[in-house]
Amino acid sequence: MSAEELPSAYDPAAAAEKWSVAWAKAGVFVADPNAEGEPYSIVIPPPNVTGSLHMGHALNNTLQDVLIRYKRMDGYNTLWVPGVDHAGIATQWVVRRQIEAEGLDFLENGRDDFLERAWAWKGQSQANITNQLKRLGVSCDWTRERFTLDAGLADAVAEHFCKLYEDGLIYRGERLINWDPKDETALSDLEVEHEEGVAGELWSFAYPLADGSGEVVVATTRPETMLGDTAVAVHPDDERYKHLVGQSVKHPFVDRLIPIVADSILVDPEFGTGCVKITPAHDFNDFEVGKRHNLPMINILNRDGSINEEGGRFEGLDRVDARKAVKEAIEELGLFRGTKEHQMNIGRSQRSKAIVEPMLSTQWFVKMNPLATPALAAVEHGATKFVPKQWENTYYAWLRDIRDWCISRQLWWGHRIPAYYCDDCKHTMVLRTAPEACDACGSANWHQDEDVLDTWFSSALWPFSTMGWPEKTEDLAKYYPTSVLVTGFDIIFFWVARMMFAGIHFTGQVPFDDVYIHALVRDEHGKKMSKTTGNVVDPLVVIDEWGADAFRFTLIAFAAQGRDVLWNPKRVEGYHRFTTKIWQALRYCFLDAEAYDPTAPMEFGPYEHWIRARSGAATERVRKAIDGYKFNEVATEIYQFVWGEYCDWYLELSKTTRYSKELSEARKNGTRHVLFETMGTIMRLIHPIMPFLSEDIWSRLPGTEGFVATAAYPTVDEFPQDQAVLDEVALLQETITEIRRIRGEMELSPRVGLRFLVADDALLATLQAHASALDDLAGIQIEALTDRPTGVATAVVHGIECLIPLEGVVDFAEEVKRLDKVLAKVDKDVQQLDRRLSNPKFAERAPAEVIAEVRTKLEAAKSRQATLRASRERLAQALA
RNA sequence: GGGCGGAUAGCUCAAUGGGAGAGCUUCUGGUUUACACCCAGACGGUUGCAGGUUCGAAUCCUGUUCCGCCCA
Repeated sequence: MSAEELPSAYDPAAAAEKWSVAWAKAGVFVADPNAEGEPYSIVIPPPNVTGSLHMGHALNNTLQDVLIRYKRMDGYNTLWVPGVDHAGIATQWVVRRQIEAEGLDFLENGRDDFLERAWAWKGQSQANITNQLKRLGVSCDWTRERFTLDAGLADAVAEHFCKLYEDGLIYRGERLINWDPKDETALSDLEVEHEEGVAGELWSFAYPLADGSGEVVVATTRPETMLGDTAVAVHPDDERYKHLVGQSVKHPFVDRLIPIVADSILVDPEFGTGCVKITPAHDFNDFEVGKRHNLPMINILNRDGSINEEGGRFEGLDRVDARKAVKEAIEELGLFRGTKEHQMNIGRSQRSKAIVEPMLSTQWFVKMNPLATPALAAVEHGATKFVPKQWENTYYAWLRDIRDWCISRQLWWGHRIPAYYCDDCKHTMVLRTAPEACDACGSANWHQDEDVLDTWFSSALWPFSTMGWPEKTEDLAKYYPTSVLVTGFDIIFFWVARMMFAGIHFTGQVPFDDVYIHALVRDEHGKKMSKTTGNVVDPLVVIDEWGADAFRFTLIAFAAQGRDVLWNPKRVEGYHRFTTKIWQALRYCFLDAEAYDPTAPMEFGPYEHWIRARSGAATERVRKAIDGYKFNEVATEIYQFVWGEYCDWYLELSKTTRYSKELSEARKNGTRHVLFETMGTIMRLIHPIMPFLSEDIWSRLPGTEGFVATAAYPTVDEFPQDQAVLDEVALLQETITEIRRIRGEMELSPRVGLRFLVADDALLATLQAHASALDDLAGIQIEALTDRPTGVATAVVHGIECLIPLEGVVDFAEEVKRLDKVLAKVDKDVQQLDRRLSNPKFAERAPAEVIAEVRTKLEAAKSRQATLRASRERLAQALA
């Protein structure tokens, strides 16, 4: 191909389209458990099927893709399992709204129609999410795509439930749970968000003593709960009330005598009146009191949060109306005893945002302690490592103080609980498949539990259920445990911890070696992106504008460990320019591509040896960074190598060879070769981050075969190291930079040619070897210093004085000013270094190599200082 | 109430206890063909504050202020 055939700019959309199809067609990402290579596997954190891809997903999946593409290129047998989660409550709510929008009653419309609609909607939504992931360029094995409600995964869930039940780790019982009256379901503790400092009131009223001898005054933030009160508690040592313990008060609305009990655990005599109303069925603390004192537990709420028949005349009122009505009724009875402002905490459903009601209810629970213990030990012993390590504390904190997990949900969308109840003898059966008859009484009349399981109950199995468990599959044998889990810190409890204990319990192995925890993507002001704030950035919009390659590079460059990602549109634009830069470099490589002959004689000059050595150094740094999950360093290292070394230096230096009239055709051919070769190295290095650009360029480079996606990731030993040439080019760079600085500061146009007089023979010889580069890049002619001219600018290269005659070019006075500025800096350097070195304790206690380094630096600085001072004095005298 | 994280150049962010860097912005100079989405150069810092450890602290320790998050 020649330069003419190469488009003048990179077209990210066309490349994405072309290479996605080509990869899929070739099956590049399809895993083969029988193929060679050490396994490296990842399961995707399945996005909720309700949602669409947001920035957090984009970051999460780009990180995984970088890892899996790197390992695939590096010869591992890789598998990345994609899929989506059924997201019980969220999805049910979306579909419910659709049904209600048609004017239908959700419950009357029925379970079957709901499920039909939900599945249809799921199909559409999953296709949307999959498409979004593909636009991002991820290399999942789509042939293994899973959904948490798939048949195979349903088997896994049934096995999970039944086995835990058989192991005595699942039980059904009446407990206080968090009830969401809007979604009408139980929630686990984790699904409740606590809101602090909500303005409320502490409202007091009196319970008359049953014997008419007086009253006790109690205070509450939820007056309506008094309908379920079954005791009043006081502190046993409280002199004010001691004599009342054992007596009763009379409930004003329902025909009930309420005992006064003594409880030293709950009651703080200093708080309020020292009397506490006890509602065991609607308060977690009161529930404990109820158990301690064997109190009746009266549930006063219906599923929708309205008052039930236990509320007497208040029956049917919504909880908000009931509160008002109860207050009014108490006031009418003259029992109101005042109110005051009170800051309180309220719990809301994470999903529906409705205020959650603690409620007594019969639900299924997982006994957590026996499962948490080995899950804790696995991380403590390093079987699974968190990166960054500090997140292990979060994991520990939750598992060490864990309560039983309420797993039943009063929903239709989810895995239905595999429990069956005999209608005749009330026997409960927990079975992997539906029973023929009751195994206690033989009756054929039974019904399955109506409820479904918490979504996370199935998500907990994801690392192995996706691979076919409970069957013994080849995938499980090869790819389980997985290599790494990449996820956000917000689901360490919800998901990571649960996968850990499920994995350990069922497979005897931890589900992943590493857990890489990444940050949240926030907007540029550090605010969480949310639809209500209106600061959401749609990944697809960014991809449309700048391309997936630039987008991904931006995410990776921002992904520093332990830090939030603050989205900044300017950075994407910057990395878009980086893709343009690479493309322009490619065009330069192709300028005389027709003259390039890989079979013709080929010789390498110093710049070829140099860029190859630098490629090796870059490779080493990039590999180290990926291996350590230092994603931002991966991006920085590649960027710096490509732009700062390949483009800024090697391409420029290559021109002196390319356009040389003296150098041989073999040298020129060698230069053309290394230009392409290094471009190929860069494509291999950058492929995990910029898959489309790299594949597109790789396909155009002479001598490449197959996909860069399956090419070998660069290794350090590919690149010959040559310290002598590295030192020599470093010297050349130092010289050029010094001259450019002098030109810049003295405002000398690059067009004005200058002489460069070198006193030192060795330095002269070295620089003369690079005479054409120095001419092209710095506009100077190297000469030996014989007679010292009076009007000169002074450059110090490697401690050696070099002179630039200024006669007729610029006013000497300018050079005096410049030297004063430089000297000020050098003087400061000398001072600082001298101070360190002259401290006797430094010489005594610092490591030898540090002392040697400082000494070397001081000597260099002193010599530079002396040279510059002498020059300045000579120049000043000439002027005087 | 308990715990975690952050505070570094105007902005966004880096920096195994060994002279604080990058990108963007700003300023100066530059277009004979890879690239003005560019090139060359410059300016810019009491590393939130106060102590301490150390020959040496952005980095370790203590306290403190502000911001964010998690748990109860």
